[in-house]
Amino acid sequence: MALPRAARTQRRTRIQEAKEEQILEAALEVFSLHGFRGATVDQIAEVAGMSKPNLLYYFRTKEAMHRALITRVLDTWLDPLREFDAEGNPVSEIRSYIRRKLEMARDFPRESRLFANEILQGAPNIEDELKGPLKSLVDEKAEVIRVWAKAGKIAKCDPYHLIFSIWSTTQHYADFDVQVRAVLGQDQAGDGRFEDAARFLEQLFLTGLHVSEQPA
Amino acid sequence: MALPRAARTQRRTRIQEAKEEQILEAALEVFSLHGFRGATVDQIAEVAGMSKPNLLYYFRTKEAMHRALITRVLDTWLDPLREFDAEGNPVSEIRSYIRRKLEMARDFPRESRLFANEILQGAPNIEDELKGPLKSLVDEKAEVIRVWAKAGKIAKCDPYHLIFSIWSTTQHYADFDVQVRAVLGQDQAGDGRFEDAARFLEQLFLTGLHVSEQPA
DNA sequence: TGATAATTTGACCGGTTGGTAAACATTACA
DNA sequence: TGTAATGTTTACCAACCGGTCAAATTATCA
Repeated sequence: MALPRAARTQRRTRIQEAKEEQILEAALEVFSLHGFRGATVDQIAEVAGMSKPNLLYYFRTKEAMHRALITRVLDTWLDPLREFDAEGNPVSEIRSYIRRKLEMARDFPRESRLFANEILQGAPNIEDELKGPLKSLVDEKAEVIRVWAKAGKIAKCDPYHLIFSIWSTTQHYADFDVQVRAVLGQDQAGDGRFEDAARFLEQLFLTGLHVSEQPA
Repeated sequence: MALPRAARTQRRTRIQEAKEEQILEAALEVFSLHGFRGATVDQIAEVAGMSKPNLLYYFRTKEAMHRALITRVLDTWLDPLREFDAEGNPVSEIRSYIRRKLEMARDFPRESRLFANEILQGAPNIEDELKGPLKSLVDEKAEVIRVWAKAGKIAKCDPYHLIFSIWSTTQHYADFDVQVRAVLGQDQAGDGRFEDAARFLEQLFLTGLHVSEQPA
């Protein structure tokens, strides 16, 4: 009799580690494309290259898989905001935050879509994480921005909506990729649109906040 | 023997009109929340307050329902962009475009989520509409913006990414509503966040484009 | 009114879904 | 090496899915 995942008290086999990785990678692929309800366990098993019962040996339910995936991804997803430094120069902090978020949209579009799907469908499984850790982190960084504005280092503005607008504009290039490609046409083969977007967003936000040429 | 929807050559009964309306309203509710694959016909039937076979009498397949809904909504969804006037004053045109888009996010969040779901999942059913009518309209308006920039009426910028950024920032308040509420906290009962967002976005875009105080 | 067409329903169907049972295979380790 | 724990597979199930069918009900109108 096997007690797979729940009984993992301390030690994890090499096999466990490898297979769980393999499964979460496949789950990311499928969930990010079809959402929770639209994804099927068979599909994930096929992408992961294993049988369905074998997959369910490591994650006992589809929901457990989804939970594990979301919590892991959420953590790395917030890294760019964590790096936002109160001691830094507002210009370079905001600029590099935008750049990092845009790079994530380019390099990890599936992670972005996974969240988008979850939030879009009412975030039934991560409401607590949103109201807890996420809100705390945003509150902290919003305060930094507020102080910068108060000190005249950037224009007075609502820091929360500033953060929202950076999130939405950058993630747009991952979540709405199909639309972006359709509108721009497929002339440009590579990632040219990301460089154009970076230039545009930098101009928009830095000029929009009166911080284009402020010294450190 | 009845030939329901396909045979509607010219006349439509009052009943037909009412029931189809009732169904599309319910379909909007369900599709916008769960996406195409996640939605079930039974669910839509229940929300519409009728039996499943009765619903399928008016729309023969789930896909037909979805198609009808998407094409109808897409049309009204692009209205704000259509109103964008080449002859108008750039300041007021951009300002009122942002305001209209934000009002739609506030008043028709389900329509916004319907599209977001569709695009997010690769737009399998509306790729043609994106590459055709949508692209044409955007091309036309982008040209207007380009001319404005060339004439020095607004800052030089990539018009396509400008449009993308207006779309993403405004629709964010519909598509990611749960997240926005979670971060802001539920202190504010009403639509205060929309007014704050309007103020912020106006400042961001108009200042960011050097058009804050330009006369007509 | 009566007959014809339009609408609605309950019963049902084949395929897919998430998940299970138990036999079989492999690994870890004393 | 032996054996117990871990890992894998085949066969399967009940619930749910989109959709059909024929019978029953209701609206239309000569």
